Amino acid sequence: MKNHEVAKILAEIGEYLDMQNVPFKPRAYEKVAGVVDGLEEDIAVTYERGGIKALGEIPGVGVSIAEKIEEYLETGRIKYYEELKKKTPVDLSTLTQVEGLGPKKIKKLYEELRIKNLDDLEKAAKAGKIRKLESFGVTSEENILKGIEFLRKSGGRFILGFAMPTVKEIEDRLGRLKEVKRVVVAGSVRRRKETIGDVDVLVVSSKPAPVMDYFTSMPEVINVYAKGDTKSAIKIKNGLDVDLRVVPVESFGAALNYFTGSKDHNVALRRIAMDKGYKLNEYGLFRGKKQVAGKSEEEVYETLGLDYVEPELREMTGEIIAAGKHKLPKLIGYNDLKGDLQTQSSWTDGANSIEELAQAALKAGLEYIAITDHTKRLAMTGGLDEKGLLKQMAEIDKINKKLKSRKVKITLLKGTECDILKDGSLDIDDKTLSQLDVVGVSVHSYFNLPKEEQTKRIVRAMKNPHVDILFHPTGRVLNKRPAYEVDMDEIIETAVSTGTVLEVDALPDRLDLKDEYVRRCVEKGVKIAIDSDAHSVTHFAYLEYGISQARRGWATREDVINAWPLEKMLKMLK
DNA sequence: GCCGTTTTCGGCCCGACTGTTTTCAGTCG
Repeated sequence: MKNHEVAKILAEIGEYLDMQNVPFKPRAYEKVAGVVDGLEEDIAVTYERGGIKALGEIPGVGVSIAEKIEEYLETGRIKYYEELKKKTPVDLSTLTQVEGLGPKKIKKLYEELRIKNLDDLEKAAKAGKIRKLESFGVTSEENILKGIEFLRKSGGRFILGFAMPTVKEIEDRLGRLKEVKRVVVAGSVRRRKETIGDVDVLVVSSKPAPVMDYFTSMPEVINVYAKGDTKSAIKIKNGLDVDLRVVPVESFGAALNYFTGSKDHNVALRRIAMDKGYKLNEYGLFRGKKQVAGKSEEEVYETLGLDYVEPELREMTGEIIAAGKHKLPKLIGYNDLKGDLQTQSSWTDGANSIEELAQAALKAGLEYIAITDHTKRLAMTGGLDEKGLLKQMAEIDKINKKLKSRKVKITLLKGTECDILKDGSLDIDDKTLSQLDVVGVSVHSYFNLPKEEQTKRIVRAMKNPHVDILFHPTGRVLNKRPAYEVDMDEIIETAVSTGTVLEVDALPDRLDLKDEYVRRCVEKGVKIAIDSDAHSVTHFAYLEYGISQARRGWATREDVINAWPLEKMLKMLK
């Protein structure tokens, strides 16, 4: 996969141009770098498939950048980039990660002190050389040293579901201050991105000073980047950066909108505002000096002639056009799930008994869950064979009866998370599968098969007449391992032709399917299931993150089979 | 350097904070 290396070079070209004060081009390169990095297809494959024309179809890629990408793919280098690099031969992508250092300062550091990389920078700072440079000073030097230390220690993004308890705690504490009228977490947290880089907290208060004092002196604060009347920024112990903005009540909606992003969504809104003769900023929507909207987000969208856009959709993937045409979907709600179709019990690697899972699910507001323990191929989990499954089915019948007699309103379904073997055959015979309510299948081995073989393997499994759901379809684990190579278009086509459901596994580090695949399923009419993949009673809480991912994929309640009543859901299954 | 059912040329989001400046450039989001 060449996308990341191509993106990195494009981003560096942008920074080099920034160094030279070239107007506008830096933004073009910066933007296209982000696009290329996020491409799902390997850009080398795109090029093989359609040549330079296909490259030009990537948003943000025009003639000039397409040529440069082609040059890189053909020769492994880009002359233009190398010339820029020759002039200022520094490790740009690392140095720009140092908080407070941008292209201009890096240029100066190179020209005056020959600083090329992080080590040079650290040495110079420690030797007190940086403070002597014009427009630098003692504070800058100290900040650089701090920045280097943080960069070496942390770096990387945080998984939303794992960072959320910390975020909620800060939110709650700020909310309890008497000077705080309202507190909301905006940014990528509110958009429910699967990973977050930092946290943007918005507060309404007429007395910001004590709020800022409290915020910057919380016990977990390890650095204060900035502290002012309207904005402060800190880093906390676990490495997370948190920004706090204080806004007046009449600007709350505009500020919430602005700080929720995404950046591209905001830019588009501002353009629409300008076209209509308004000005939109974080303080409100203005005509001349008069504020015409901004108290609430709804008001802002409405005044611009748009329907309200849910935060999860604000990624500039067509939501603004849809909002203008009143064609946004009514997303599945956070309380809409009635069931959970993947849970593991103590029969294999789950921590709790079937009955404990049932009770916990009931508490989580569910009406039915499928018990889907592993199968024998996963020996280390004590995976069940046909005999074990039959035994478990009998046990589930017994527990269902017991629950019913006690008027406990939850139904247990008999299921399996059956292993897909290397050749696409299944780990359990058809006869046994045919007796289950819910047959889920998944890949737990041979992650490194060539794309074609992996795709063929999974397609074969999906074509089994008993298979209902493909669990965690791409096998990725965030911050740990990438998805295996698989042709998702073919998987989705197979789901269409076989009526197989694709899962959104809600474990915070899986979230598999991811949003863009959910969206493709929704477009193709493929149904999805949002499952906790619970291995303990506490894991039902993760369903929330699966719902977020589905919402980010534009899914409605109709698209999600476990948002349906039990009878209707069962009819959907094979 | 990209983009466009207002444009194939002329636009390109904009405000806060910091540090080192005596009025602003650089960085960030």
